[in-house]
Amino acid sequence: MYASCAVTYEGRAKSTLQEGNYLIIHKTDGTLLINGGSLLKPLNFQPPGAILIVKGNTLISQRKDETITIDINTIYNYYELNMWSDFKIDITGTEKDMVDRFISNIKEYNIDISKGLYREYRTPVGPIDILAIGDIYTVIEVKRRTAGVVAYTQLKRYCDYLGQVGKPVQGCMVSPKISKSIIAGSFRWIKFDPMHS
Amino acid sequence: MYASCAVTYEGRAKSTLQEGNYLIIHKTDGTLLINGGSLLKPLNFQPPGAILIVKGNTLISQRKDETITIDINTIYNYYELNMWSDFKIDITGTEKDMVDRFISNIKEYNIDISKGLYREYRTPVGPIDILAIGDIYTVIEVKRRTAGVVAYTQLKRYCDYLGQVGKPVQGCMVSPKISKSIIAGSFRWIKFDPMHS
DNA sequence: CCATAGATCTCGCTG
DNA sequence: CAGCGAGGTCTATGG
Repeated sequence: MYASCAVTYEGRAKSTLQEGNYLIIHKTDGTLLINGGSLLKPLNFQPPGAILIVKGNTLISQRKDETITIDINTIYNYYELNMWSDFKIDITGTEKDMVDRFISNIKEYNIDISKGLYREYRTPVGPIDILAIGDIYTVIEVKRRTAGVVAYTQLKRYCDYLGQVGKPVQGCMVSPKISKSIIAGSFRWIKFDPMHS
Repeated sequence: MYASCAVTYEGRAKSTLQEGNYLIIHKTDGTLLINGGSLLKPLNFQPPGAILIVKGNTLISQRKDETITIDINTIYNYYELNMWSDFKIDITGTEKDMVDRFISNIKEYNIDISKGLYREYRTPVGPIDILAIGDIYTVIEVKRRTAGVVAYTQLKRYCDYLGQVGKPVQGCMVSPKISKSIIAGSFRWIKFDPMHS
């Protein structure tokens, strides 16, 4: 539906949107989207599970303690979309794919895996992307984008945990780029692109 | 536009979407959205700045090294939306608002600010939400949601920096909740809700 | 349900 | 432009 309307939201936060022409989308799972004329993100939204109520010129979408109220002035276009598909998109080049490819090429990087190689190795402080065990433990954190301070602290946290448990440990960041601020960190960096090797 | 189509994407990653009925939105800033019948997020998208080209039954959206190709089979609905508004939404209850409110109530929490109170205090390891200086330095990190391990490492990073610079320092987390795993952390936690006090 | 982390994250801000 | 952090993040996954 394309309409001139004003929108208010109250729930986790509170928001108001002045009257204007917006595109309103309501999906069968309750999802509600209010799109403005620019930017990727909707101005306002309701995640799946919301229930839409029509009261005169007002639309109310409710979900748990969250409410969107749309006061409609003029409806320009209205459409019911039938048979709306719900297929899943198939994506390659994700971090998971990077991990796959890095593991299958791991021998190129002189990492000792003589005593084991684990994926998503669970620790109390989170899962390690790749854990290679040999004479020392190599903790490998894979990032599909520039590795910044958050990636570094994540890697460090895993290393610190293994260190506390008494293991000799080395950190290794695998990413296409690395931010300047963490170059001085005490870990090895392997440049690795998310798409073709 | 509502149409039966198949979509491929190649750029930062690569994806394919089988033919189905999807809602395609093109905004004036180049943004392209391909929405399926459920979930909030679009199946495929192109951020602002993309350029749309029509070639017969194919739509091509290009942006830097990223390309979306839409092969259209059947168009069910097509609309040009005129005068699409681009107002900004006004939100309250953000982290920034929490910081405002916490500072104006800070005397309730027995924090020593006798030698200064700073907001967004810049350090080489990132900006500190609130830095209170008295006999000791109190680093305050505000989160509008449950504070988890990432929030904790963020707070710890700021504290460690000030410690390295030789300051006596104490960490303080301000959030509505805190995850069990970090309760044992060496910081003070103040329960504080994002909306009303 | 909680907790963690990825995302083609997006978006805004600061240097 | 890089880098960092918020987001009503959403979404998937594992315990």
